[in-house]
Amino acid sequence: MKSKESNTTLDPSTEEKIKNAARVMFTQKGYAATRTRDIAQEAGINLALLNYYFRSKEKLFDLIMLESMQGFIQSISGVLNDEGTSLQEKIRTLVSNYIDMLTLQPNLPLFVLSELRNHPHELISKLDFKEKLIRSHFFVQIQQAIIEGKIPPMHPLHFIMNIMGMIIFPFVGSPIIKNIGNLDQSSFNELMQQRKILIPEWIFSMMNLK
Amino acid sequence: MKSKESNTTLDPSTEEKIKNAARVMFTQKGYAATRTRDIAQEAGINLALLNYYFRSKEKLFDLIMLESMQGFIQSISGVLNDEGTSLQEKIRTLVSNYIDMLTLQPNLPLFVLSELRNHPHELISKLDFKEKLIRSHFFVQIQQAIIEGKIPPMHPLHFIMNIMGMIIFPFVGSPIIKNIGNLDQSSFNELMQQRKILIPEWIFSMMNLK
DNA sequence: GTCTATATACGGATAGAC
DNA sequence: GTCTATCCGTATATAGAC
Repeated sequence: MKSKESNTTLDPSTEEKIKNAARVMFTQKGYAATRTRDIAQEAGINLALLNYYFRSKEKLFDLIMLESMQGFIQSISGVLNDEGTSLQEKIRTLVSNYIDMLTLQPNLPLFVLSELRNHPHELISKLDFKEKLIRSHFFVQIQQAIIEGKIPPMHPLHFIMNIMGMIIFPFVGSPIIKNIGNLDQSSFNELMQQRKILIPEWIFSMMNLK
Repeated sequence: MKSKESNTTLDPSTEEKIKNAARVMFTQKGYAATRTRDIAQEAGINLALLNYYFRSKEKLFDLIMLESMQGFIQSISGVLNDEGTSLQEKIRTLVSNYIDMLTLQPNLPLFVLSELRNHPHELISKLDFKEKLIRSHFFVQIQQAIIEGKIPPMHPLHFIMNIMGMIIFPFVGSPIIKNIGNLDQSSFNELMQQRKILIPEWIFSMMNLK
């Protein structure tokens, strides 16, 4: 008899197939516009199975959302809390990892941000992203740099917003960007790769750091 | 008999009431999650009237979307094409106007970007935003500055992405930002006001301009 | 133009056979 | 576990009275 955990790569379990299909559809079209029938078809299974495994569309969605955000938080918290790296190194690593991740999952941020608008409270408080960020070594380093006069004195949120904005926006607005620049997918990705180097430089220059 | 055009301010026509309600609902919850009944209720009229005036939910949506984007493009094209202002002045004005607009309509960008993902082609090509931007005096000034060596040589899109990212992202991600910074609406708006000054400075510093 | 009542379609969820 | 068939609520849209 084959164990439930053995076939992680070769033949995904039905449950995994549904979750993968759901992730694709939800991130592409959002919760309301996604039909459970579409998910079932994409997964190559029957509609009834979806409810058999996950009870309801909403429960399935909540699970996908939770896993997406947990994965994201986990992927950056290591960088943020590495006490052996400078602020500059952290920013470089963060930008690079982030861009690589978004290149693989370009629809993720728009999905998260859209759904967050409609279900604002639950997930944000459940994941407690705020505490994780504020208590991070990264955040402490920013505040310390301000105190020591190495960085212009201003609300640390401005730096967070700038970094996130410069990284995320091109992906969120990719239809517009591609249109303006006459870019196909590969030249768009090339531009994003350039930004791994450029964004940290810009951040440092606006911080008066080097 | 009262003319159709006379009551623009005092008592909006039924058609206007429906459009206003639709704009609010669509931008808040997106196309798929918005119910025509909600729009009718918000407008204080009956559901049947919505179809009487606009035939269908989709036609109403297309109209709202078109008008929103036209309004946006018109509001910035004046600034972009003012031949009497320097690149720096244009950036300052652009940032300031944009932040004021988004403070009044904070849900607009997420709405536009979300719906653009699902109906990518039609509107983008219809509005021809690309041509309007590329042929603008603003764009020419950027390219000229690069040629003259005043700005580091790189794809002009990077500047567009940075400006837009720094302006738009905080609004798109406002639930996260507010949560991280423990901000209520008014302190969030205050931060945005600060950015009217800060963003142009950052842009100039990354351009090596002054 | 505006309403009430209703036709019609669609989507989420379940019953029940295998 | 997986399928087919179906129930049932809800949402869009229309018919028809006023």
